[in-house]
Formats: sequence, C-alpha cells, structure tokens
Amino acid sequence: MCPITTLLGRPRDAARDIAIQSAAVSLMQEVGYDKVTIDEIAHRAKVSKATVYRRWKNKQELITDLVKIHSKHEIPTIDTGSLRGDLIELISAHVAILKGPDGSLLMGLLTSAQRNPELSQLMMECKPKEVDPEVTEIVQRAMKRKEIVGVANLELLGEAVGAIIIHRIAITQQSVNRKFIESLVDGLLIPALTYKHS
Amino acid sequence: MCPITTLLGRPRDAARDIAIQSAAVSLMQEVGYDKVTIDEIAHRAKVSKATVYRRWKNKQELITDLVKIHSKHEIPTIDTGSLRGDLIELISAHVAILKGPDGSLLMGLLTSAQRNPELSQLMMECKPKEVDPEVTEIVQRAMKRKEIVGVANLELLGEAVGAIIIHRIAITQQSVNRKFIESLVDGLLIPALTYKHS
DNA sequence: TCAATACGATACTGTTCCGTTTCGTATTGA
DNA sequence: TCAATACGAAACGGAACAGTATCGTATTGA
Repeated sequence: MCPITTLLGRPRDAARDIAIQSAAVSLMQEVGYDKVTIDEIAHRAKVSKATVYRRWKNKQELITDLVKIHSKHEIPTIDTGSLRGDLIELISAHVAILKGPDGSLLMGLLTSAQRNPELSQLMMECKPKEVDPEVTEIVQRAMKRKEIVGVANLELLGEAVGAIIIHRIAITQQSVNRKFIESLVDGLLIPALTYKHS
Repeated sequence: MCPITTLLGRPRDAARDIAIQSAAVSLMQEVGYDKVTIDEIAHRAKVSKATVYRRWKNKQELITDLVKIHSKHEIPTIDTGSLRGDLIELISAHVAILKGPDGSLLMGLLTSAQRNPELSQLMMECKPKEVDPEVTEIVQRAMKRKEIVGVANLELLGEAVGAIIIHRIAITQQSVNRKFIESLVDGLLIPALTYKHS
C-alpha cells in the first residue's frame, strides 16, 4: 500500500483492494510475473487503472505486497505414530499449499525471480533457511522409536524433496498425488534415513 | 533456416549464420528466452536485423533451430569399478553439460517453456523418456558385484537427481560441485539403491 | 453547502519490441 | 556489363505496456 489514508473526503473502498489483489493473484497463476499487466489486473478487478496506481506505486510493489501476505503458512502439527506416516503427512501438507492459490503465486514468481534481484530476495525470505523444525521433531521421534539411527543429511533430503515437488509442479507439470508422495517416501526418504553408513 | 539457397547472385555468408547463432546462445544464457530480442542479437552479431530475418522467420524459429543443434550429447561410457564411482562420474558428466553453453541454452528456455506449448514440446524432445540405458548398465554391473540387490525405483531416482541439479542451477543458483555430487550419491542414491525393502 | 478525496473513463506520453521496407553498396555467375 | 541476390543502415507502422494526467461524478465529514 502506498499513501497513508487521510481523514478527509471520500474514503477508499476496501472491497476494491481485495478485488485488485485477487485479480492479481489469479493472473500471476495464469501467466506469471513478467506477463502480468496492470491494465489486465484493473480490467479483471472491474476497476480503473488509476485506482490501482492510487494504492500501489507500481507492479513490483503490488506483487511484493501480495507475496508477503500469502507466504505465511502454518503447517499443522503431525504425529501419526510412524516415521512413514509422518513424512507422508508433512509432504502432503506442503504440497497442498503449493498447489493452492498461495503456492501458485510463488510459482508465478519463480521464473522471473532469477533475473530480478528484488524478487529473488523476496523468494529467499519465503523459504526457511535451516531445516524445518517440524522435520527435526519427526526425525527425533523416529529415533526414539528406534526406527532410524539419525546420521542422515537432513538438509540434503529437504532440498531434494523440495526440488522434486517444484520440478513436478512448475516444470514437467506432472501430478504430485498421494501415490507419488508415498513412492517418494518409500523409495527415497526412508532408505536415506535408515541407511547405516559404514 | 528459412528460404532455400538460390544459385544466382551473391551467396549468403556462412560466417554470419554462426555469428547470429552464437550471439543468440550467449543472450539466451544471460536473459532467457522471453527477453531475447532480435535487435540485440543482430547488434551483438554485428549484423543487420534484415540479415537475421533473411535467415529465420522469427525468434521462435531461430531459437528452435539452435536448440535442435545443441541438444545432442554423448555421455562417455563409464566404468570405474564401483557403484559409487560410476554414479559420481555419470552425474558429473551430465552436470558438465548443463553448466556448459549448451546446457545454459536449455536453462534459458526452461522458464518460458511452461507458457509456450511449442517450446514445451521442444523441451520434452530433449529429455529422454525412459531410464537412461547408461544408468541401467551401471546398476546391472553393481548387481553382479553384489553391491545392490536391485529393487529400487530407478525412474524416481533419475527424476530426483535431475530435479535437484536443475533446481540448484536454475533456481537457487547454488553450485553443483564434486563435493555436492558426492553427498548426493552417498546420502541419497546409495541408500536408495541398497535399501532392502521388506 | 462545501472542501477534500475516491473513482471510472479515457486520453496521453514514452518506451520497447516486432517484423517490414527501402536504398545504396557489395558480390556473384553468366 | 548485367541481372540477381546479400548486406548494412535506417526508417517505418503497429502493438503492447508503463505510468501520468484530466475530467466529470460520487461520497464523505464539517
């Protein structure tokens, strides 16, 4: 948002903010950051272009605002009683977010972020730096149950899972359904987590 | 290439074809397909824009031609005597290609391919559909040596490795050096390949 | 009523790029 | 020499888009 709301005169219509932002989100999903135009956003929001520029300085700020709003997610606490179950649930929860509108927004940003330093930084802020604490917890519980011994490279595994899912959704456009997540857990994660390094 | 070469008049200069194509390749690496402009290609190739259009109908055909030329690669036969060594060598060979000019060309295409059906199809043609025969061979040799038993999901592992590498190169721009490849092999592939499914 | 602001519609300037065209010059074989 | 073609330079028309500006109308509180 750009200028501070004043007390005099006709107040801004909050409904228009919402209309503009949801139009922007759906456009981001459809065509990606680079090809989103303010004209089209205004048209879809059934709003004048001036109304958009009254609220945001330019496209970048509008989208940046949008990402900030949509990038906060709560992963529910997971405890199914088994490592396999926990991993499947955890990955499913993340996939659900990525498949939803908020995820699509980030995906629309993905391609442009490489060449745009500001967007690139924004993306970085959305992704957790260290290993997800939820993962640590799941692994520790599995160690207590003696399911695993715990010398695996969790950082690598996290990167791998993220990469595969994003690759599927954004590049090859293959589905990331329950079955695939299971094969990922059974064929990759469980072996890596239970492997006895000699 | 567009029109058929005629026998009359001044012949086309083959050096200009090369200049145009190499300018296009370097631009693809730097800015990606969407932001490559014919004007800039012509300028870098020290060639008139008309000379470009005399040879190719438009940007898409020029780049398509380029990809067709640069997408054929030979992976040298690998046999280090151990599964670990073979995997490291195989991945290193692929990474070397992706890091080189030909790989950068594909990377430049990557982001735009999602929204462009023609480019998307082109990309598909560049990537092998089934499991790389080289992989099959490496695994079979490892089975003969009793290093592994051979029930792993090779398709999944191949997808995982590809996704991680592309993710690093194209998205997070982290380096894919020898050390990382080793950790990938030791932390992910060997465990997955040696895991005894019960 | 009135000042202040929001809003829609629309026009406008400026930029970038595409793909075409024109023109003068260079190169080729007949 | 001459027709045919390639080339560079440059201009051109057109489209798309950014961001700004103007104008008449609507809404608000004082």
